[in-house]
Amino acid sequence: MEKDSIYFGVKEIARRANVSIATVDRVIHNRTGVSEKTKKKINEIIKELDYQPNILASRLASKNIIILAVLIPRVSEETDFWEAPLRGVQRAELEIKQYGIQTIPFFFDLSDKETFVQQASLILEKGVHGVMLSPSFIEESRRFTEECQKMKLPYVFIDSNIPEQRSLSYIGPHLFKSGYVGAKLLTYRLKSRNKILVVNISKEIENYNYLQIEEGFRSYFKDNQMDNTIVRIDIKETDYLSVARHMTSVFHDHQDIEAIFVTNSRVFTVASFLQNSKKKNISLIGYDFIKENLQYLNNNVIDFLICHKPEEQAYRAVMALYQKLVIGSSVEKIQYMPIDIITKENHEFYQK
Amino acid sequence: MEKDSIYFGVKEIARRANVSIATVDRVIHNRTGVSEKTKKKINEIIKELDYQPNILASRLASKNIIILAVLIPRVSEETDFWEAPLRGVQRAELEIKQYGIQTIPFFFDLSDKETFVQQASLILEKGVHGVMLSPSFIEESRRFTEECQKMKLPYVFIDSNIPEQRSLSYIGPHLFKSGYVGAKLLTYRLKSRNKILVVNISKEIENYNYLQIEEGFRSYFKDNQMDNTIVRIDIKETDYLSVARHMTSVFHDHQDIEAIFVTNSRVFTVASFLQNSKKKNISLIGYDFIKENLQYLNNNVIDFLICHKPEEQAYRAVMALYQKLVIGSSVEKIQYMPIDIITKENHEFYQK
DNA sequence: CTGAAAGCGCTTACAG
DNA sequence: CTGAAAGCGCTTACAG
Repeated sequence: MEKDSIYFGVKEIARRANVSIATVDRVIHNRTGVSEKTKKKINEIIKELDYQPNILASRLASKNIIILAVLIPRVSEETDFWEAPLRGVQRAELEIKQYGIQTIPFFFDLSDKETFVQQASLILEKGVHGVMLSPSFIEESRRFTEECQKMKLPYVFIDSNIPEQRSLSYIGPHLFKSGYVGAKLLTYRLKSRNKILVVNISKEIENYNYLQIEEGFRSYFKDNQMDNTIVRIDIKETDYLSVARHMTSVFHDHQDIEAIFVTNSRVFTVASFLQNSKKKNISLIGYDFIKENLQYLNNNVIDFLICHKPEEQAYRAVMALYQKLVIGSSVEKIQYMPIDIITKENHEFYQK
Repeated sequence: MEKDSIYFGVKEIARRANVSIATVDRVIHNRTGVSEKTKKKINEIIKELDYQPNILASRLASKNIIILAVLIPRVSEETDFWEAPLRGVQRAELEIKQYGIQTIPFFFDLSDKETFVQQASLILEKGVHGVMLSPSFIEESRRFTEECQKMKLPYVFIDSNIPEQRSLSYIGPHLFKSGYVGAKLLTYRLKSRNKILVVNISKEIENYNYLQIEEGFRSYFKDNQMDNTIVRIDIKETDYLSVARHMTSVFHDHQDIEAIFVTNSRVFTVASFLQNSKKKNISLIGYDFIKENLQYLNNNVIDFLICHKPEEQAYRAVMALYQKLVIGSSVEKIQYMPIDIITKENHEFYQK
């Protein structure tokens, strides 16, 4: 710590450069109104002393409040998945609000693109300093982040990525590898060469996240020279009855399905179907630590859940924006989350 | 944030109490030299205003440096496990050194109790403000923490616990449940009712951590009505040759061992034995994300590693002491770490 | 037992 | 383009 030890602050820099500390401050923050000559001199001294600004003092003195927008899906009756990121945001805010950071949540409806567009434009009107978003709707997200770029707003993606965009960071899973892990777990105790079913339950047909997961899943079989037949269905209604109808039909066509992989958190509907139709000895793996899934994990219908720490994703996203906006330090462009394996036996200790 | 908004600080409290801010400060920090009457009055106003001290300002103004001692095993040639906690300490220190926190590491030798005792008394001489330790030697740790109590030093255990002590917190695994998870993974694809081997490799005979793990391991079999014979060996030399000798003898006595569970990070020596002796189709599970284990995970000799985020444990331990000493807030007495499951497929994303 | 004043390292108007 | 001064919310000697 500075304190007693020899610490060089703005005062010392000012003394050595023969200027006032106000001028030093201007240079440190790249403000206008300093001659090239003194600017150069000061920067040299800063480098020489390896000056580290005292963030405490900086934030204490500054009146400047930084506002971060958070654009995520509203928690629906269908799933409480998005509760976790919201908690992550709140945890981050609690930690850094002393530094003058505030967050404002904006919620959209996952079954209505228009709400995403509306909330996004609200954010732009509001005049925030940074944005964290889940790019659930690809085209709409692309358009929104283009606006952010024009306004020089840094933005961070969580949960899924749009790689071609100039985001400050992506914080979320490596979907391909996540599917790969799913395949490992599913096949780990496979006894036969029977069929395997991949189930995709989503209203968003074009959502390519699930495709990446599936690609990873299939790659595992290829890499390990396993030639199981992989059956695949898309279910575009997310309610139980639709899922049950599709599942019944699949089981009718394919008697010898031994294992099922569901590419998202809706695995509980498939679990429910298996339980209701008294199908036993079918391995089932899916995604996300949500309470709907937990009961089926506990009664052994779901074997494993894969999870990517949604709360932590949001926490880190807020911290990344804080790093960038307050500290001015650089941020890792891609932060892959761990691919966590949750079972009946370890879930009580899981930290989302 | 305070800033523009209506924020009540020491100044406002002082104004309302008709005293100076110095007196308010004395009350806030429970310093002596304030009459009961004014003390009471000030405390009432503090409560009424729900006063939250500004930590930034507090630490900036204070000259008081807080020193935390870290007592952990030295990294040996045998295992780099303790590198991770050290990194966790450094990460925490980097984050809070602006607040005037410093850490000092003290290393002991896992194969020499005396070094633990020496380092522990060095800490007491040094006059630190808090201690984080791995209580690797139970009796010695007990004696040391009793001294800490006398000196009113808060201390936090990581990695393993001594439950009867008055620690500020324990941050580490639930060992029983961890063994339970190990059994789940080991039996998940068990084909037969063949024998299962539990291997204990440690110089510390009386270390009861391994006993807790083993107890959890065995409970899984009981809870699931599995009657596999569980063979158990203790190996008290940790070098490869000793392990190989014991393993050879066990395999001689028990031909039909199908799966092996090693209760700590030395699973790599067993893996090495299996590989060298060309034994295939034996499931192997052990502990900890260390580089010695990683190669055997990658070439499929080790099926799963269980891990408890050693870096995070240390990070949190330092933060817990910081919370207690600087913020004055309370700390959770037991913080169980997640029981992470590491495979060949997900280890690249693991965050220790 | 209590208060006035200086200071922590920085930022922010304001004046020139 | 530059500087003197006030101030952020708290702590710390020092004086009484």
